[in-house]
Amino acid sequence: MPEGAQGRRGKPARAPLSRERVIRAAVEVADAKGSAALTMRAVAQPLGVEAMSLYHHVAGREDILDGMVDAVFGEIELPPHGTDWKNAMRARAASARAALLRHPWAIGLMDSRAQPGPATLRHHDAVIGALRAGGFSVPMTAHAVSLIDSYLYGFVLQEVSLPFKGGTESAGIADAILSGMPAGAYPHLAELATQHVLKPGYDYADEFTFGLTLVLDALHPDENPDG
Amino acid sequence: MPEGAQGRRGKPARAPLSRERVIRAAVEVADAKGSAALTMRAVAQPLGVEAMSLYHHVAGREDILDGMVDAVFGEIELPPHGTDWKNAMRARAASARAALLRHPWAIGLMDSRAQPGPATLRHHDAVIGALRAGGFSVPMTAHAVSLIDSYLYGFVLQEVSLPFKGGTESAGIADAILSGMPAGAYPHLAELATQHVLKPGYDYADEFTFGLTLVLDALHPDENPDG
DNA sequence: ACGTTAGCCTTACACCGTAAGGCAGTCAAT
DNA sequence: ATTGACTGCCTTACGGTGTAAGGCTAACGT
Repeated sequence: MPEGAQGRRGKPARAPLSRERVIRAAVEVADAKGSAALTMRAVAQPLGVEAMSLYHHVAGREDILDGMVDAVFGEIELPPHGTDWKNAMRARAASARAALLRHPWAIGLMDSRAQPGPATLRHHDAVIGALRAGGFSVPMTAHAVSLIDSYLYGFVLQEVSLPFKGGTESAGIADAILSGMPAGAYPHLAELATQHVLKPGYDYADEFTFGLTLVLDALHPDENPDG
Repeated sequence: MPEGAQGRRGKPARAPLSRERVIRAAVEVADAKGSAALTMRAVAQPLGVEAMSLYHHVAGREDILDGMVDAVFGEIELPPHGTDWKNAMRARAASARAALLRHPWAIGLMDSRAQPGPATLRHHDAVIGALRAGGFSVPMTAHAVSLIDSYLYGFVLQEVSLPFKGGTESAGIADAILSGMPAGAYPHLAELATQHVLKPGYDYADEFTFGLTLVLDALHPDENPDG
């Protein structure tokens, strides 16, 4: 019996493919081996299938990438009801950042992918709804969404492209970069690095809360709840 | 005489290649045909050269991409001296955004490119220096740089991935997206779109100034200039 | 005159996305 | 029971990719 027998008469008979299964496999491949390794053949292999079989369930590689981005958005928890808009935004931002760090290839895929999927639309709708419920006017909601999302995506974009993950390893790597420079070429950068960033206890991830708090405290609803 | 004669005896003799010329050609190809079309052969062709010749001046494709990102940073004007830090940050952000929109592939290349080039380092050093000169302490400078850059990159990331460029064309496209949805599936999104974003006169680019002003006004130097 | 070197080219290879078509099992209607 | 369409996967093939290996020519130092 070759594998996972289920067929009536000695046939291999694996579980049938589907768009969802293809995309889930693609996400796993990208998580494990990086987005550069995401080839049709690499997606097909763990499914026990040849590359061309994928085309019966997805339109092509680009379609898989679209689906992957939407799958990541689907992992983000919607802003919770039952708290004020600020706490809802904070929870949403934390969940979004966690999802984007779980799948570091996602942020790089977000540009070049113009057509949002259903999970993405659902997500945006919920965020907008939370702000509207918090008393933001329609124009102010547009401002707030743009600002919060810009900060969120931009922070993660920088975070995933850091050569280190924070903690001890950062010292060695950043040290190597700094020491490879002409001495005194970048004095302010060197000051910031040696006197602050490379000190034990500094973790770039902590900057996220600072910036988010500052952004959220600067925003204010502009509609009277009784209006 | 085949082309650009300069050689002593009827030889083609084009101008010799260099890392800089290769990277400049790559930037032009990416600007003209998109980053997906950026192949070694496509870079070589306008230089009148075969693909393998590029390897005498760059380490490979990844090296070209590194160089391209650094070239874009080189186009960003450093924060000017002679004004307060806030105006300096505003000018820098505007110049950075302009450069990133001039080369829309750049923002997508920024992740996955861990090693910063000299122009990038120079740029960051100048930004840090402007904030320090404005009275920011070292830790507060780290906060400010993280916040401002996150907003800047995140905003441009969203801006370049918009399916439209703003203005009239946005209406048609976003309209098509909205009408393709199950009716009432995304009520808040629909409200925001129809009542605000799709109205004539709305331009997403205007959101940039709003968010940047809000961010900059929320930041404050925390060192006494006489300290 | 001669070896060295720089700069470009040719060839070749493994791998990529995907177009075209084949083939075995399943199911509906006859 | 036979047929025919359909589904789901596979095989083959094509043009394009990055790049390893090595060859050829012209200019230069001696």
